[in-house]
Amino acid sequence: MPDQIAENPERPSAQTLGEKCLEAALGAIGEKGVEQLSLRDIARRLGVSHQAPYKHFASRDDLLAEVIRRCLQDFATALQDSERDEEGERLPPRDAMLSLGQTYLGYALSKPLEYRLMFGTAWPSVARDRKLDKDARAAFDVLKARLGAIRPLSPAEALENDAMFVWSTMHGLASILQSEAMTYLGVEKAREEAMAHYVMGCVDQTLRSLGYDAPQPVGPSP
Amino acid sequence: MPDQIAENPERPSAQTLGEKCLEAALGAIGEKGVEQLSLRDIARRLGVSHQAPYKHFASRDDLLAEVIRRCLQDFATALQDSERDEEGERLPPRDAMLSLGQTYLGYALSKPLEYRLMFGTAWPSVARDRKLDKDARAAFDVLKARLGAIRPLSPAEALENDAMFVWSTMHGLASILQSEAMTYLGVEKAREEAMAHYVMGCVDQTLRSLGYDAPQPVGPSP
DNA sequence: CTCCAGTGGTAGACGCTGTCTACTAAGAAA
DNA sequence: TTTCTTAGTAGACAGCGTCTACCACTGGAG
Repeated sequence: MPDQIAENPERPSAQTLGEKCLEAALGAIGEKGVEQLSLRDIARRLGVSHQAPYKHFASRDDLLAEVIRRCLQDFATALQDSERDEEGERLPPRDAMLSLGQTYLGYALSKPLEYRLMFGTAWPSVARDRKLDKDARAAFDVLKARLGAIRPLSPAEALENDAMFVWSTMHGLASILQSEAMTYLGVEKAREEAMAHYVMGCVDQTLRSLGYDAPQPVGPSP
Repeated sequence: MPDQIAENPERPSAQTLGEKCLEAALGAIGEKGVEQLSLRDIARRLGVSHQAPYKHFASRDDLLAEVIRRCLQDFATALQDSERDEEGERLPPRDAMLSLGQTYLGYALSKPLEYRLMFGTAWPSVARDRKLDKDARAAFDVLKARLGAIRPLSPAEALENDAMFVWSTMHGLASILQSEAMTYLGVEKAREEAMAHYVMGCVDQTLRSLGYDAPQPVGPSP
Protein backbone atom coordinates (compact mmCIF):
# COMPACT_ATOMS: atom_id res chain seq x y z
CA MET A 1 0.00 0.00 0.00
CA PRO A 2 1.65 3.26 -1.13
CA ASP A 3 -0.47 5.80 0.72
CA GLN A 4 2.42 7.96 1.86
CA ILE A 5 4.15 8.66 -1.40
CA ALA A 6 4.70 12.11 -2.83
CA GLU A 7 6.35 13.43 0.29
CA ASN A 8 10.09 13.63 -0.25
CA PRO A 9 11.19 14.98 -3.63
CA GLU A 10 13.70 12.43 -4.79
CA ARG A 11 13.34 11.98 -8.52
CA PRO A 12 11.82 14.76 -10.59
CA SER A 13 9.56 12.81 -12.91
CA ALA A 14 8.36 10.27 -10.39
CA GLN A 15 6.70 12.82 -8.17
CA THR A 16 5.42 14.96 -10.96
CA LEU A 17 2.28 13.02 -11.71
CA GLY A 18 1.11 13.10 -8.09
CA GLU A 19 1.71 16.83 -8.01
CA LYS A 20 0.03 17.31 -11.36
CA CYS A 21 -2.95 15.39 -10.05
CA LEU A 22 -3.32 17.83 -7.17
CA GLU A 23 -3.19 20.80 -9.50
CA ALA A 24 -5.56 19.24 -11.99
CA ALA A 25 -7.94 18.31 -9.19
CA LEU A 26 -8.08 21.91 -7.98
CA GLY A 27 -8.77 23.03 -11.52
CA ALA A 28 -11.42 20.39 -12.08
CA ILE A 29 -13.15 21.28 -8.84
CA GLY A 30 -13.14 24.88 -9.95
CA GLU A 31 -14.80 24.01 -13.22
CA LYS A 32 -17.34 21.44 -12.20
CA GLY A 33 -17.55 21.52 -8.43
CA VAL A 34 -16.20 19.13 -5.86
CA GLU A 35 -19.15 16.79 -6.33
CA GLN A 36 -18.08 16.15 -9.89
CA LEU A 37 -14.45 15.50 -9.07
CA SER A 38 -13.50 12.25 -10.76
CA LEU A 39 -10.20 10.44 -10.81
CA ARG A 40 -10.84 9.30 -14.32
CA ASP A 41 -11.44 12.85 -15.42
CA ILE A 42 -8.14 14.13 -14.09
CA ALA A 43 -6.36 11.12 -15.56
CA ARG A 44 -7.88 12.11 -18.89
CA ARG A 45 -6.79 15.71 -18.42
CA LEU A 46 -3.24 14.58 -17.79
CA GLY A 47 -3.26 12.19 -20.71
CA VAL A 48 -2.54 9.09 -18.67
CA SER A 49 -4.46 5.92 -18.09
CA HIS A 50 -7.39 5.91 -15.72
CA GLN A 51 -5.36 3.90 -13.23
CA ALA A 52 -2.21 5.98 -13.13
CA PRO A 53 -3.40 8.30 -10.33
CA TYR A 54 -3.93 5.27 -8.11
CA LYS A 55 -0.19 4.86 -7.95
CA HIS A 56 -0.07 8.13 -6.06
CA PHE A 57 -3.37 8.21 -4.17
CA ALA A 58 -5.06 5.27 -2.57
CA SER A 59 -8.55 6.50 -3.45
CA ARG A 60 -10.53 9.41 -4.75
CA ASP A 61 -11.12 10.66 -1.20
CA ASP A 62 -7.43 10.37 -0.51
CA LEU A 63 -6.67 12.75 -3.34
CA LEU A 64 -9.39 15.09 -2.14
CA ALA A 65 -8.05 15.05 1.40
CA GLU A 66 -4.61 15.96 0.10
CA VAL A 67 -6.02 18.86 -1.89
CA ILE A 68 -7.76 20.12 1.23
CA ARG A 69 -4.56 19.83 3.22
CA ARG A 70 -2.71 22.03 0.74
CA CYS A 71 -5.46 24.60 1.02
CA LEU A 72 -5.36 24.55 4.80
CA GLN A 73 -1.61 25.06 4.82
CA ASP A 74 -1.83 27.86 2.29
CA PHE A 75 -4.60 29.48 4.31
CA ALA A 76 -2.73 29.25 7.62
CA THR A 77 0.34 30.74 5.97
CA ALA A 78 -1.68 33.65 4.62
CA LEU A 79 -3.12 34.31 8.07
CA GLN A 80 0.29 34.11 9.65
CA ASP A 81 1.80 36.47 7.09
CA SER A 82 -0.85 39.09 7.81
CA GLU A 83 1.09 39.95 10.94
CA ARG A 84 3.60 41.89 8.89
CA ASP A 85 3.14 44.79 6.50
CA GLU A 86 4.56 45.12 3.00
CA GLU A 87 8.00 45.98 4.31
CA GLY A 88 8.03 42.94 6.53
CA GLU A 89 7.63 45.00 9.66
CA ARG A 90 5.70 43.44 12.50
CA LEU A 91 2.43 45.29 13.06
CA PRO A 92 1.39 46.38 16.53
CA PRO A 93 -0.92 43.76 18.12
CA ARG A 94 -4.21 45.57 17.53
CA ASP A 95 -3.41 46.35 13.90
CA ALA A 96 -2.30 42.78 13.46
CA MET A 97 -5.70 41.65 14.66
CA LEU A 98 -7.52 43.89 12.19
CA SER A 99 -5.20 42.74 9.44
CA LEU A 100 -6.04 39.15 10.31
CA GLY A 101 -9.73 39.85 9.83
CA GLN A 102 -9.15 41.52 6.49
CA THR A 103 -6.96 38.67 5.36
CA TYR A 104 -9.44 36.05 6.47
CA LEU A 105 -12.30 37.62 4.57
CA GLY A 106 -10.13 38.49 1.61
CA TYR A 107 -8.98 34.92 1.34
CA ALA A 108 -12.51 33.58 1.48
CA LEU A 109 -13.59 35.99 -1.26
CA SER A 110 -10.58 35.78 -3.55
CA LYS A 111 -10.32 32.00 -3.28
CA PRO A 112 -13.92 30.93 -2.78
CA LEU A 113 -13.12 27.56 -4.22
CA GLU A 114 -10.46 26.78 -1.69
CA TYR A 115 -12.43 28.27 1.17
CA ARG A 116 -15.47 26.18 0.39
CA LEU A 117 -13.29 23.14 0.13
CA MET A 118 -11.85 23.71 3.60
CA PHE A 119 -14.91 24.86 5.49
CA GLY A 120 -17.94 24.46 3.30
CA THR A 121 -17.71 20.85 2.25
CA ALA A 122 -17.93 17.73 4.30
CA TRP A 123 -14.43 16.34 4.62
CA PRO A 124 -14.00 12.87 3.19
CA SER A 125 -13.94 10.18 5.83
CA VAL A 126 -10.25 9.51 5.31
CA ALA A 127 -9.50 13.05 6.50
CA ARG A 128 -9.32 11.71 10.04
CA ASP A 129 -6.67 9.17 9.20
CA ARG A 130 -4.73 11.69 7.21
CA LYS A 131 -4.65 13.97 10.26
CA LEU A 132 -6.14 16.96 8.51
CA ASP A 133 -7.22 18.30 11.88
CA LYS A 134 -3.64 19.20 12.68
CA ASP A 135 -3.53 21.54 9.69
CA ALA A 136 -6.89 23.06 10.55
CA ARG A 137 -5.82 23.73 14.10
CA ALA A 138 -2.85 25.73 12.87
CA ALA A 139 -5.20 28.33 11.42
CA PHE A 140 -7.19 28.66 14.63
CA ASP A 141 -4.00 28.93 16.65
CA VAL A 142 -2.99 31.98 14.64
CA LEU A 143 -6.20 33.68 15.73
CA LYS A 144 -5.71 32.78 19.38
CA ALA A 145 -2.13 33.98 19.29
CA ARG A 146 -3.17 37.25 17.67
CA LEU A 147 -5.68 37.92 20.44
CA GLY A 148 -3.17 36.83 23.05
CA ALA A 149 -0.69 39.39 21.76
CA ILE A 150 -3.12 42.15 22.64
CA ARG A 151 -3.95 40.83 26.07
CA PRO A 152 -1.03 38.70 27.18
CA LEU A 153 -2.41 38.53 30.70
CA SER A 154 -5.67 36.87 29.79
CA PRO A 155 -6.07 33.23 30.71
CA ALA A 156 -6.02 30.86 27.79
CA GLU A 157 -9.64 29.90 28.30
CA ALA A 158 -10.87 33.48 27.99
CA LEU A 159 -8.82 33.97 24.85
CA GLU A 160 -10.25 30.81 23.39
CA ASN A 161 -13.79 32.00 24.10
CA ASP A 162 -13.20 35.32 22.42
CA ALA A 163 -11.45 33.64 19.53
CA MET A 164 -14.48 31.45 19.06
CA PHE A 165 -16.71 34.50 18.85
CA VAL A 166 -14.49 36.15 16.27
CA TRP A 167 -14.13 32.98 14.28
CA SER A 168 -17.86 32.30 14.36
CA THR A 169 -18.71 35.68 12.94
CA MET A 170 -15.94 35.74 10.38
CA HIS A 171 -16.69 32.23 9.26
CA GLY A 172 -20.41 32.88 9.11
CA LEU A 173 -19.92 36.07 7.14
CA ALA A 174 -17.48 34.44 4.78
CA SER A 175 -19.80 31.51 4.24
CA ILE A 176 -22.69 33.78 3.49
CA LEU A 177 -20.67 35.97 1.13
CA GLN A 178 -19.18 33.16 -0.89
CA SER A 179 -22.40 31.26 -1.16
CA GLU A 180 -25.09 32.93 -3.21
CA ALA A 181 -27.03 33.55 -0.01
CA MET A 182 -26.90 37.33 -0.34
CA THR A 183 -28.17 37.08 -3.87
CA TYR A 184 -31.18 34.97 -3.12
CA LEU A 185 -31.93 37.06 -0.07
CA GLY A 186 -32.41 39.92 -2.48
CA VAL A 187 -29.39 41.98 -1.44
CA GLU A 188 -27.91 43.73 -4.43
CA LYS A 189 -24.21 43.21 -5.12
CA ALA A 190 -23.41 46.84 -4.38
CA ARG A 191 -24.59 46.57 -0.80
CA GLU A 192 -22.82 43.31 -0.10
CA GLU A 193 -19.48 44.92 0.50
CA ALA A 194 -20.96 47.58 2.72
CA MET A 195 -22.74 44.95 4.78
CA ALA A 196 -19.59 42.90 5.14
CA HIS A 197 -17.75 45.99 6.29
CA TYR A 198 -20.49 46.71 8.78
CA VAL A 199 -20.41 43.22 10.25
CA MET A 200 -16.65 43.39 10.68
CA GLY A 201 -17.14 46.72 12.42
CA CYS A 202 -19.49 45.00 14.85
CA VAL A 203 -16.84 42.45 15.70
CA ASP A 204 -14.29 45.17 16.21
CA GLN A 205 -16.60 47.06 18.49
CA THR A 206 -17.36 43.96 20.52
CA LEU A 207 -13.71 43.16 20.94
CA ARG A 208 -13.14 46.71 22.11
CA SER A 209 -15.84 46.38 24.74
CA LEU A 210 -14.29 43.09 25.81
CA GLY A 211 -11.08 44.89 26.66
CA TYR A 212 -9.10 44.40 23.48
CA ASP A 213 -8.96 48.14 23.09
CA ALA A 214 -5.38 49.12 23.54
CA PRO A 215 -2.39 46.84 23.65
CA GLN A 216 -1.93 45.72 27.22
CA PRO A 217 1.78 45.49 27.97
CA VAL A 218 3.06 42.70 30.13
CA GLY A 219 2.75 43.85 33.72
CA PRO A 220 5.78 44.37 35.94
CA SER A 221 4.64 42.02 38.71
CA PRO A 222 4.93 38.24 38.33
CA MET B 1 -42.49 16.69 -18.24
CA PRO B 2 -44.14 16.07 -14.85
CA ASP B 3 -41.95 18.29 -12.69
CA GLN B 4 -44.73 19.83 -10.69
CA ILE B 5 -46.53 16.77 -9.39
CA ALA B 6 -47.00 15.95 -5.74
CA GLU B 7 -48.49 19.29 -4.89
CA ASN B 8 -52.25 18.95 -4.48
CA PRO B 9 -53.42 15.91 -2.52
CA GLU B 10 -56.06 14.41 -4.78
CA ARG B 11 -55.82 10.66 -4.63
CA PRO B 12 -54.30 8.96 -1.62
CA SER B 13 -52.22 6.27 -3.25
CA ALA B 14 -51.02 8.28 -6.20
CA GLN B 15 -49.17 10.83 -4.12
CA THR B 16 -47.89 8.39 -1.58
CA LEU B 17 -44.80 7.26 -3.44
CA GLY B 18 -43.55 10.79 -3.99
CA GLU B 19 -44.04 11.52 -0.31
CA LYS B 20 -42.43 8.25 0.69
CA CYS B 21 -39.45 9.14 -1.49
CA LEU B 22 -38.94 12.38 0.40
CA GLU B 23 -39.07 10.60 3.74
CA ALA B 24 -36.79 7.82 2.59
CA ALA B 25 -34.36 10.35 1.13
CA LEU B 26 -34.10 12.15 4.44
CA GLY B 27 -33.48 8.84 6.15
CA ALA B 28 -30.92 7.77 3.60
CA ILE B 29 -29.07 11.06 3.87
CA GLY B 30 -29.02 10.59 7.62
CA GLU B 31 -27.46 7.19 7.27
CA LYS B 32 -24.95 7.67 4.50
CA GLY B 33 -24.67 11.38 3.93
CA VAL B 34 -26.01 13.54 1.16
CA GLU B 35 -23.15 12.59 -1.16
CA GLN B 36 -24.32 8.99 -1.14
CA LEU B 37 -27.95 9.81 -1.84
CA SER B 38 -29.01 7.62 -4.72
CA LEU B 39 -32.36 7.36 -6.41
CA ARG B 40 -31.83 3.68 -6.97
CA ASP B 41 -31.16 3.18 -3.30
CA ILE B 42 -34.39 4.80 -2.17
CA ALA B 43 -36.29 2.90 -4.86
CA ARG B 44 -34.83 -0.25 -3.37
CA ARG B 45 -35.80 0.84 0.14
CA LEU B 46 -39.37 1.37 -0.99
CA GLY B 47 -39.46 -1.92 -2.86
CA VAL B 48 -40.21 -0.41 -6.25
CA SER B 49 -38.35 -0.41 -9.52
CA HIS B 50 -35.37 1.85 -10.02
CA GLN B 51 -37.42 4.00 -12.37
CA ALA B 52 -40.51 4.54 -10.23
CA PRO B 53 -39.19 7.67 -8.45
CA TYR B 54 -38.70 9.31 -11.83
CA LYS B 55 -42.46 9.48 -12.17
CA HIS B 56 -42.44 11.92 -9.26
CA PHE B 57 -39.12 13.69 -9.59
CA ALA B 58 -37.47 14.71 -12.81
CA SER B 59 -33.99 13.98 -11.52
CA ARG B 60 -31.96 13.13 -8.49
CA ASP B 61 -31.24 16.81 -7.86
CA ASP B 62 -34.91 17.55 -8.17
CA LEU B 63 -35.67 15.20 -5.32
CA LEU B 64 -32.85 16.70 -3.28
CA ALA B 65 -34.11 20.21 -3.90
CA GLU B 66 -37.55 19.20 -2.71
CA VAL B 67 -36.11 17.70 0.47
CA ILE B 68 -34.24 20.93 1.12
CA ARG B 69 -37.40 22.93 0.57
CA ARG B 70 -39.25 20.94 3.21
CA CYS B 71 -36.40 21.58 5.62
CA LEU B 72 -36.41 25.30 4.91
CA GLN B 73 -40.13 25.53 5.50
CA ASP B 74 -39.89 23.54 8.71
CA PHE B 75 -37.02 25.73 9.86
CA ALA B 76 -38.80 29.00 9.10
CA THR B 77 -41.86 27.76 10.95
CA ALA B 78 -39.79 26.87 13.99
CA LEU B 79 -38.23 30.33 13.99
CA GLN B 80 -41.60 31.98 13.60
CA ASP B 81 -43.10 29.94 16.43
CA SER B 82 -40.35 31.02 18.79
CA GLU B 83 -42.18 34.32 19.12
CA ARG B 84 -44.68 32.74 21.50
CA ASP B 85 -44.19 30.90 24.77
CA GLU B 86 -45.67 27.55 25.77
CA GLU B 87 -49.04 29.10 26.48
CA GLY B 88 -49.12 30.74 23.08
CA GLU B 89 -48.60 34.18 24.53
CA ARG B 90 -46.63 36.64 22.41
CA LEU B 91 -43.29 37.41 24.05
CA PRO B 92 -42.12 41.00 24.46
CA PRO B 93 -39.86 42.01 21.55
CA ARG B 94 -36.52 41.64 23.34
CA ASP B 95 -37.40 38.24 24.78
CA ALA B 96 -38.64 37.21 21.38
CA MET B 97 -35.24 38.07 19.96
CA LEU B 98 -33.42 35.99 22.54
CA SER B 99 -35.85 33.16 21.99
CA LEU B 100 -35.09 33.33 18.28
CA GLY B 101 -31.39 32.87 18.95
CA GLN B 102 -32.01 29.89 21.21
CA THR B 103 -34.33 28.35 18.67
CA TYR B 104 -31.89 28.88 15.82
CA LEU B 105 -29.04 27.20 17.62
CA GLY B 106 -31.27 24.51 19.08
CA TYR B 107 -32.55 23.65 15.64
CA ALA B 108 -29.06 23.43 14.20
CA LEU B 109 -27.96 21.12 17.01
CA SER B 110 -31.04 18.94 17.30
CA LYS B 111 -31.42 18.54 13.54
CA PRO B 112 -27.85 18.71 12.28
CA LEU B 113 -28.79 16.72 9.25
CA GLU B 114 -31.42 19.16 8.11
CA TYR B 115 -29.31 22.17 9.02
CA ARG B 116 -26.38 20.94 7.02
CA LEU B 117 -28.65 20.22 4.13
CA MET B 118 -29.98 23.75 4.12
CA PHE B 119 -26.84 25.74 4.84
CA GLY B 120 -23.88 23.40 4.75
CA THR B 121 -24.24 21.77 1.37
CA ALA B 122 -24.07 23.26 -2.07
CA TRP B 123 -27.60 23.41 -3.39
CA PRO B 124 -28.19 21.43 -6.55
CA SER B 125 -28.28 23.57 -9.64
CA VAL B 126 -32.00 23.04 -10.11
CA ALA B 127 -32.62 24.85 -6.81
CA ARG B 128 -32.72 28.09 -8.76
CA ASP B 129 -35.47 26.88 -11.05
CA ARG B 130 -37.39 25.44 -8.16
CA LYS B 131 -37.35 28.84 -6.44
CA LEU B 132 -35.79 27.59 -3.24
CA ASP B 133 -34.59 31.11 -2.55
CA LYS B 134 -38.12 32.15 -1.69
CA ASP B 135 -38.21 29.65 1.13
CA ALA B 136 -34.78 30.65 2.37
CA ARG B 137 -35.74 34.30 2.42
CA ALA B 138 -38.66 33.55 4.71
CA ALA B 139 -36.26 32.51 7.46
CA PHE B 140 -34.18 35.66 7.13
CA ASP B 141 -37.30 37.79 7.13
CA VAL B 142 -38.27 36.40 10.53
CA LEU B 143 -34.98 37.68 11.92
CA LYS B 144 -35.40 41.12 10.38
CA ALA B 145 -38.93 41.36 11.68
CA ARG B 146 -37.83 40.34 15.15
CA LEU B 147 -35.22 43.09 15.24
CA GLY B 148 -37.70 45.54 13.77
CA ALA B 149 -40.12 44.82 16.59
CA ILE B 150 -37.58 46.09 19.08
CA ARG B 151 -36.71 49.21 17.14
CA PRO B 152 -39.68 50.01 14.93
CA LEU B 153 -38.20 53.40 14.08
CA SER B 154 -35.01 52.09 12.52
CA PRO B 155 -34.71 52.34 8.77
CA ALA B 156 -34.92 49.03 6.95
CA GLU B 157 -31.32 49.25 5.84
CA ALA B 158 -29.98 49.56 9.37
CA LEU B 159 -32.10 46.62 10.47
CA GLU B 160 -30.79 44.56 7.60
CA ASN B 161 -27.21 45.35 8.54
CA ASP B 162 -27.75 44.33 12.12
CA ALA B 163 -29.63 41.24 11.04
CA MET B 164 -26.68 40.28 8.88
CA PHE B 165 -24.34 40.55 11.86
CA VAL B 166 -26.60 38.39 14.02
CA TRP B 167 -27.11 35.89 11.27
CA SER B 168 -23.39 35.70 10.47
CA THR B 169 -22.48 34.88 14.03
CA MET B 170 -25.32 32.48 14.63
CA HIS B 171 -24.72 30.72 11.35
CA GLY B 172 -20.98 30.54 11.92
CA LEU B 173 -21.42 29.21 15.42
CA ALA B 174 -23.99 26.67 14.31
CA SER B 175 -21.78 25.54 11.44
CA ILE B 176 -18.84 25.11 13.74
CA LEU B 177 -20.84 23.25 16.37
CA GLN B 178 -22.48 20.81 14.03
CA SER B 179 -19.33 20.07 12.11
CA GLU B 180 -16.64 18.28 14.04
CA ALA B 181 -14.62 21.48 14.02
CA MET B 182 -14.62 21.85 17.81
CA THR B 183 -13.45 18.28 18.16
CA TYR B 184 -10.51 18.56 15.85
CA LEU B 185 -9.59 21.90 17.34
CA GLY B 186 -9.09 20.02 20.58
CA VAL B 187 -12.00 21.50 22.50
CA GLU B 188 -13.51 18.93 24.80
CA LYS B 189 -17.23 18.27 24.52
CA ALA B 190 -17.91 19.68 27.97
CA ARG B 191 -16.61 23.12 27.04
CA GLU B 192 -18.48 23.28 23.74
CA GLU B 193 -21.76 24.26 25.32
CA ALA B 194 -20.13 26.88 27.50
CA MET B 195 -18.38 28.39 24.50
CA ALA B 196 -21.59 28.48 22.49
CA HIS B 197 -23.29 30.23 25.37
CA TYR B 198 -20.46 32.72 25.57
CA VAL B 199 -20.62 33.53 21.88
CA MET B 200 -24.35 34.12 22.06
CA GLY B 201 -23.71 36.40 25.01
CA CYS B 202 -21.34 38.41 22.83
CA VAL B 203 -24.05 38.88 20.23
CA ASP B 204 -26.50 39.95 22.89
CA GLN B 205 -24.07 42.45 24.28
CA THR B 206 -23.33 43.87 20.86
CA LEU B 207 -27.01 44.26 20.10
CA ARG B 208 -27.44 46.07 23.39
CA SER B 209 -24.67 48.49 22.51
CA LEU B 210 -26.31 49.01 19.14
CA GLY B 211 -29.42 50.27 20.83
CA TYR B 212 -31.51 47.13 20.98
CA ASP B 213 -31.55 47.45 24.72
CA ALA B 214 -35.10 48.19 25.71
CA PRO B 215 -38.17 47.99 23.53
CA GLN B 216 -38.56 51.31 21.80
CA PRO B 217 -42.25 52.18 21.54
CA VAL B 218 -43.53 53.80 18.42
CA GLY B 219 -42.99 57.50 18.78
CA PRO B 220 -45.84 60.01 18.84
CA SER B 221 -44.55 62.12 15.95
CA PRO B 222 -44.92 60.97 12.29
C1' DC C 1 -69.65 0.28 -25.42
C1' DT C 2 -65.58 1.72 -27.52
C1' DC C 3 -61.63 4.47 -27.99
C1' DC C 4 -58.05 7.09 -26.34
C1' DA C 5 -55.14 9.92 -23.71
C1' DG C 6 -52.90 10.33 -19.33
C1' DT C 7 -50.85 8.37 -15.19
C1' DG C 8 -47.78 5.29 -12.51
C1' DG C 9 -45.44 1.49 -12.80
C1' DT C 10 -41.72 -2.02 -15.03
C1' DA C 11 -37.46 -3.43 -17.69
C1' DG C 12 -33.45 -2.73 -20.57
C1' DA C 13 -29.63 -0.20 -22.23
C1' DC C 14 -25.91 3.44 -22.31
C1' DG C 15 -22.10 5.77 -20.55
C1' DC C 16 -20.23 7.34 -16.56
C1' DT C 17 -17.97 6.36 -12.05
C1' DG C 18 -14.59 4.03 -8.29
C1' DT C 19 -11.91 0.26 -7.58
C1' DC C 20 -10.00 -4.60 -7.89
C1' DT C 21 -6.80 -7.51 -10.36
C1' DA C 22 -3.44 -8.69 -13.61
C1' DC C 23 0.20 -7.39 -16.66
C1' DT C 24 4.47 -4.74 -18.47
C1' DA C 25 8.65 -1.89 -18.78
C1' DA C 26 12.37 0.36 -16.41
C1' DG C 27 15.64 0.74 -13.04
C1' DA C 28 18.16 -0.53 -8.63
C1' DA C 29 20.08 -4.06 -5.80
C1' DA C 30 21.65 -8.60 -4.88
C1' DT D 1 22.27 -12.33 -14.09
C1' DT D 2 18.42 -12.43 -11.32
C1' DT D 3 15.15 -10.34 -8.45
C1' DC D 4 12.38 -6.62 -6.34
C1' DT D 5 10.25 -2.24 -6.50
C1' DT D 6 8.09 1.44 -8.92
C1' DA D 7 5.04 3.65 -12.25
C1' DG D 8 2.58 2.93 -15.69
C1' DT D 9 -1.14 0.14 -18.79
C1' DA D 10 -5.50 -2.58 -19.66
C1' DG D 11 -9.60 -5.22 -18.48
C1' DA D 12 -13.41 -6.26 -15.68
C1' DC D 13 -17.17 -5.48 -12.28
C1' DA D 14 -20.83 -3.31 -9.80
C1' DG D 15 -23.24 0.86 -8.90
C1' DC D 16 -24.93 5.18 -10.46
C1' DG D 17 -28.20 8.67 -13.29
C1' DT D 18 -30.92 8.81 -17.03
C1' DC D 19 -32.97 7.82 -21.76
C1' DT D 20 -36.28 4.97 -24.12
C1' DA D 21 -39.68 1.63 -24.66
C1' DC D 22 -43.34 -1.02 -22.89
C1' DC D 23 -47.49 -2.29 -19.91
C1' DA D 24 -51.68 -1.74 -16.79
C1' DC D 25 -55.03 0.98 -15.20
C1' DT D 26 -58.01 4.87 -14.94
C1' DG D 27 -61.64 8.21 -16.57
C1' DG D 28 -64.09 10.60 -19.85
C1' DA D 29 -65.69 11.66 -24.95
C1' DG D 30 -67.60 9.90 -28.87
